[in-house]
Amino acid sequence: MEPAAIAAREDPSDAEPAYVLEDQVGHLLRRAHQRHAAIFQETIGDAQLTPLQFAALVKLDDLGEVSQNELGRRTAMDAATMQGVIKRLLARGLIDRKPDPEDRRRVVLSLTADGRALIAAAKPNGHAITDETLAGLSDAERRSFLSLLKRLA
Amino acid sequence: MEPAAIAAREDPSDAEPAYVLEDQVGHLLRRAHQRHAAIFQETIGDAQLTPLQFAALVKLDDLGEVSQNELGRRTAMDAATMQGVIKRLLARGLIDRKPDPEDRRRVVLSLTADGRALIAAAKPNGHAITDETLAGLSDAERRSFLSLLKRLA
DNA sequence: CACCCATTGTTTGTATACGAACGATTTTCC
DNA sequence: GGAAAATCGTTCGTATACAAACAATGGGTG
Repeated sequence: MEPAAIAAREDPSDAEPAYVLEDQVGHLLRRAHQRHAAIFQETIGDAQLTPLQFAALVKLDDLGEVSQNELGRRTAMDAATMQGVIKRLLARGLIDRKPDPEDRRRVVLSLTADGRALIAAAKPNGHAITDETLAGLSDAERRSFLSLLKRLA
Repeated sequence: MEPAAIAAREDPSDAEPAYVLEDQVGHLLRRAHQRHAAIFQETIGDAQLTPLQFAALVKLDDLGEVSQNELGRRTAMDAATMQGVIKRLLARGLIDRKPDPEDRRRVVLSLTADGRALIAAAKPNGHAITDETLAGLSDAERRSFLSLLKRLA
């Protein structure tokens, strides 16, 4: 079965293990994230709404009023990224912005009526996106995958 | 155990299920990808080298000579993104570019000696990055996670 | 041969992503 | 109470990401 003299030259166990791009977590995470973004875009129901904008609105709906940096922490965006997201949500009239009377460095963010309406309409689509992203997996596999993924994140 | 009359008002099974951002695949994929990018940056050993640039170099090393679009397909980058990656690798002298004599639309890409040297030095770090990204998981969990992730990507 | 269609690479515009530096403010510590 | 440190929001620069439109070339069919 093993022609050792021949196999030796090709045997990867001799040298450093092969670096196969397609097997690396980083590459797979990136591709899975790409696929999710595509599913999001065609399922969320609002062509302008991006994953980060949706996340910001959802968190704002949960929290009521928060400062910009605090919202960034809750949604895993840094301050510079949050800046752009907030600017676009403001431009669409989905959120409000007012100075914090107790801390003049801060601004307080909250949803407008339009923002609340949009988020209420979009949440079911959010569930559908998660479902479609996990479509290839059984229920047990989904639980297992999400549990492991959570430990990596 | 179950005060049904009280629990009913709060029971999520009555209404639409709650949308908890932290439990959504998309959010978790994004955060895991963020964490991986941070590990990549501090481990790859070349402050200028990004994950996509590394992926392009690795694939170019595997394939020898390829066209730009073909390399994009193999690394899951679209043509516009590949454009920028190639431009920066060219500027650093890590790859070469020449017209394809058989198809005048194409350009043929290949590694320079510098590119080959860098990729050889960086590959061990690539393994370390994958390892560190999966650090929280046992061997069995890693295999299980990668297998499931591959099916999502 | 001529027409249609696909492919290749480029450019533009928008949206993340983050490091770094900045001024303004608040907190902390001595 | 005052200097030092931390926090808040902003801006700049670089690097993905992708849709969309484009010119140039290639392959195919009638």
